[in-house]
Amino acid sequence: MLPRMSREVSPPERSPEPLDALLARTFRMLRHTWAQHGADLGLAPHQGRALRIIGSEGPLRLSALAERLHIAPRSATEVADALQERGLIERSPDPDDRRATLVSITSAGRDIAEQVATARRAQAEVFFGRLSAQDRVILQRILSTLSEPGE
Amino acid sequence: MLPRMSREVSPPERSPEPLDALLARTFRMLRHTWAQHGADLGLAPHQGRALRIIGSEGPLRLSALAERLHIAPRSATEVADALQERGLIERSPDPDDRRATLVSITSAGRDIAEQVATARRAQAEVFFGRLSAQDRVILQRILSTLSEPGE
DNA sequence: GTAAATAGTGAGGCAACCTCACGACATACC
DNA sequence: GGTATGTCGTGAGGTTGCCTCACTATTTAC
Repeated sequence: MLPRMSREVSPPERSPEPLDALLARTFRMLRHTWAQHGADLGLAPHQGRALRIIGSEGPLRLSALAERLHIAPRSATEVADALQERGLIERSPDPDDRRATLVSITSAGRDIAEQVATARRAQAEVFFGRLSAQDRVILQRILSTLSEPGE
Repeated sequence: MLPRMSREVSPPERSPEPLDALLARTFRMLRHTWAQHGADLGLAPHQGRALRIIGSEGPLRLSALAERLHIAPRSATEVADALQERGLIERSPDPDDRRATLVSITSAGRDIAEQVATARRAQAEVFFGRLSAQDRVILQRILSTLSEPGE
């Protein structure tokens, strides 16, 4: 008997894909490569993000890190624990407030962060390289408009 | 050298945000509204996605659902459990293969899916409404190029 | 007719988040 | 001063969304 379930669901190519779905799909393709870069170096996505923040925004408090990562302070402790265990960041007491702890990047951490950033830039070059230079400028302008905090 | 000196006097030109970061930031803003729509109706993001797939791609096997969601078959069981418990989908035996189970959307499920879709369309209208009609066409073209599976 | 593959799921595990409670410290108020 | 109240990081323990492995029921291949 003929199985009536379709083997392959063909995407409806008649009507154009809505912009929001298209944006989502494009971003997922890009993010997939990011995860790959992180995984190559043994970093979970949020760890990579945390390392980047700590590296670029200097020593900062755990609470500040939590805020930048949009997670609860308690969860920032865990992210820092993982990074510290790998020797990528270090904790030090905040001289201005002895309750607080500052996290800062180590040289090993900066090295890893640099590798991730380099891989990412290279990948972005490939990814957006399919566009003409003019299209890249246009895309930059349009996305800037969209991501503005306007009402 | 120095072929043109037109733009020499400009405000401290901060380096423009890289395209990949900009794309990520834009998408996150959009996704945030999606999560809101889902949460308003008591749906986790992946539940909304599953419901949309089940609703649009007709009754399908759990294994097929897992494939569409990019999760393990075992995990699709859980997603289906949650949706079924809310009465949004239902399981039925596959007449062609008595090992298999088909999941299909209920009328309650379709109702919810419709609400989510409507809210999402409205939100997309607002979100992309800040662009001119021409820019929207251009964005559509550029994103289509980027998300093409081409190498 | 038996062997191997496949569909869904119970059992159990893991990772990344959460809330709540606590000790150490800072700040405000009298 | 002293005391009340707030804040910082974290231990304890829970939730969620995913995973692998093992198992039964069934289909498919030889």
